[in-house]
Amino acid sequence: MGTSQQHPQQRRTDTRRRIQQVALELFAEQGYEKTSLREIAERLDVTKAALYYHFKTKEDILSSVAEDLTRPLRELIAWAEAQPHSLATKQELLRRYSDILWSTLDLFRFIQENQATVRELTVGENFRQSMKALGELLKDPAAPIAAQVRSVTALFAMHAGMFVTQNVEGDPEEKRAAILEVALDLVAQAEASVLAG
Amino acid sequence: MGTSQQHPQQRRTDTRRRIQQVALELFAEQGYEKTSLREIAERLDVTKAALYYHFKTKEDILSSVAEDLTRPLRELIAWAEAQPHSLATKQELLRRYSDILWSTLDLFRFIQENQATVRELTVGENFRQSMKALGELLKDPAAPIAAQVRSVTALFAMHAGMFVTQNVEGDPEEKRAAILEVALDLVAQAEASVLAG
Amino acid sequence: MGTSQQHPQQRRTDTRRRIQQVALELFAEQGYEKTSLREIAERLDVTKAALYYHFKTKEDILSSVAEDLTRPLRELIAWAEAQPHSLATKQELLRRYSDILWSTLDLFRFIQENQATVRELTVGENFRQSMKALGELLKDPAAPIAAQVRSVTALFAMHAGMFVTQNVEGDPEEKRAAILEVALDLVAQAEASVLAG
Amino acid sequence: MGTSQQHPQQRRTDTRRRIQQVALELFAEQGYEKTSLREIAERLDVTKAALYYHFKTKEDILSSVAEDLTRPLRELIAWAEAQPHSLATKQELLRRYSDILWSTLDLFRFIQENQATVRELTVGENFRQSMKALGELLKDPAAPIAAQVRSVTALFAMHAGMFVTQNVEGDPEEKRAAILEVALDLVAQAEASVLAG
DNA sequence: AATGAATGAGGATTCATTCAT
DNA sequence: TATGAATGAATCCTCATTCAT
Repeated sequence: MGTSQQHPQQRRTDTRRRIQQVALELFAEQGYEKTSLREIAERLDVTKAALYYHFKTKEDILSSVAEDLTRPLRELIAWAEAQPHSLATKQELLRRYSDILWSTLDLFRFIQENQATVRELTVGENFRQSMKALGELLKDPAAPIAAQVRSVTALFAMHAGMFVTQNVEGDPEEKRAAILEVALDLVAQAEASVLAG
Repeated sequence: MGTSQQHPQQRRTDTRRRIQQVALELFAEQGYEKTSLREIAERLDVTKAALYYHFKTKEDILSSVAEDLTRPLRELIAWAEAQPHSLATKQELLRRYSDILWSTLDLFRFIQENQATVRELTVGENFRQSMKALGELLKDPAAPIAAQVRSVTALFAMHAGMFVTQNVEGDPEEKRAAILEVALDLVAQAEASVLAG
Repeated sequence: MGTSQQHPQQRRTDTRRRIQQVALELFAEQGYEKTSLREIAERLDVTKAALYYHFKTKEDILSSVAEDLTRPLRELIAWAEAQPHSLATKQELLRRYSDILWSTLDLFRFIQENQATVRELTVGENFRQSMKALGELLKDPAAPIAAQVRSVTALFAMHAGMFVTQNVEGDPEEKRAAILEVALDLVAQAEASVLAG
Repeated sequence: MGTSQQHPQQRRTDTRRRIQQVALELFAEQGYEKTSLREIAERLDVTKAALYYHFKTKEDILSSVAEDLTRPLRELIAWAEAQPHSLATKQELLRRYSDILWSTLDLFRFIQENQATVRELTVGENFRQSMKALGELLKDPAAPIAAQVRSVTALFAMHAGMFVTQNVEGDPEEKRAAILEVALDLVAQAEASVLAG
């Protein structure tokens, strides 16, 4: 909302879209600070000023990308908030989150690896809020701490999983399934410990 | 090797140490790129040139801090590599790692949040290698993928735990214990699934 | 001559006129250099390119405004040059100049406050020439220097008066009258000193 | 106060002073906005970065110059405020102000011709305050408006005089004396009208 | 053990202007 | 009568680094 300027019907060019694409690539590859607008412009064979025609600031480029790409995540959260807070919901939430994560890998990797930078950007604040919302949907505030940690860990297991399982051999899809399984297990265990406790 | 110049008799001033301290604080607070040498120097009430008397480059400041602070981690890895690869060892490894993590929080938080930046610095390479070594000590390459993921997740649960459980209410020590418990559980389950499989 | 392009039938839109108005407002408020074409365009809810349809350059916008608004001044000078160089003429000149000044305040304030900028623009050159002409109409080149200064001061007292009497309490019209009175007095004294000398 | 950084004893170079000099020259010649730091640096045969070693911002260069050069003016105001508000004081004030004006011509001309720019700079605010103070010292708030205008005009006659008498032939010193005479006369007349009224 | 002075490279951003449509 | 898209040149400013003293 209110981020990038609106160009209702983009006549003639798709430069705007291309900027977003290239920017995200470079941000993810090299980090936000180490990527200069000059670099983005050169890669697209336009001038720096052209970037400023389409976006107000460097941050605005990032914001617009993030806004577009996190729409599914925001929808997922909205959906989950409307469901009963059952184990089934939580597990479905994780399944869907897994899909989103793997289809928006670049952005999430970028945010993960640039936390210090992103922290005081709109993007960072939004991301933190999403994570908080997801956390709240997964855990039960009345549960014992170990159970809560287990729930939250389910979430971050998936993040860590994305990047770290590079060392683990095997077919990517299989790995993704394994990660999801571990996450599903963690929420199940959390729930069990609550019922038992 | 790879550290910074040696000052045979580093009696007299502790400026070197103070630089390291302040630098780490600022790096952790604001990120590596966003922290300028000017800022560090001002905070210490010395000139930038003084920093260059003690360290060859900005990166060298970071390297020296990391080298000093990761010694316990390197020792832990060396220790574990000399032990039998039993479940007991793995669990002891996690316990000790937990101690290290919590006593060197600033540095680890810094590395975590500045991955993109740190990636092509010595510090990053070293860190990646430590993580790889820890991963290898925890998992069994012959185990099913889900088991391997579980092991690696144990590791990253601890990292994530450090930062994320801020949303979870409760006494820090209790939370830390809970995180450790979840991690220990994960390796235990990994082992169990191998035996069962 | 030297203005901007002629639009034979300037019916239909008054965009041209609106541009001039808004431009003058902004130039007067913020200064010429600090007012960008983007700003003018935004204020009018048109694109920058639209400005270029109506005017050749930024300077041309200013020139056209000045040309239009200084017509009465040019006419005044022409009138005075055709009169006998009597004290009565001089005083009538000041009276009429006072009227012009107060009815074109924005433009004169703008020129006054942007002299450095305007100096090498057509506008500046024209203004300087008008002032010179007025000066010559008021003073007697054969008079003693103090008399000449007095005459010229009459002129600038009116300018200064416009802006500076803000600190002086009182009804604007009354102040304007007071300023004019001082100016009239100054030329009278100049004339007297010549006769006496 | 608090403007430019303090370099207690400038060892070795007088670059700082040279920057101030050249900057003022260029600002006065071309205007503040039209003078770029590149230009100043080139004129001094140093890099732009060198300017930033000595001054925090472009504005800071100007501020420091103004601060240094307006010291006599501030002292004059302080002096006058401690005197009885007699005609003699007012006239002495004008005499001394005349001296200051002519010995700091560049700065005052600069401020005069760059009012729009300078308005929202510290320099402008300070200048406006000085003028207000001088005005208050010269005029009597209880006097009729025409008298007050006369007093204030005395002040601005001197300013205008500086620049405008270029058209008037004659020896500069003689012109300056003439201007001062007119100004002194104006305050005398103001005083007289009060006594008479 | 440290400083004062300076540099070179590069950063993001803004501007007046152009032109095909 | 306008606009969308773009450019080239310039802006202020910051940074890590160097070096004579």
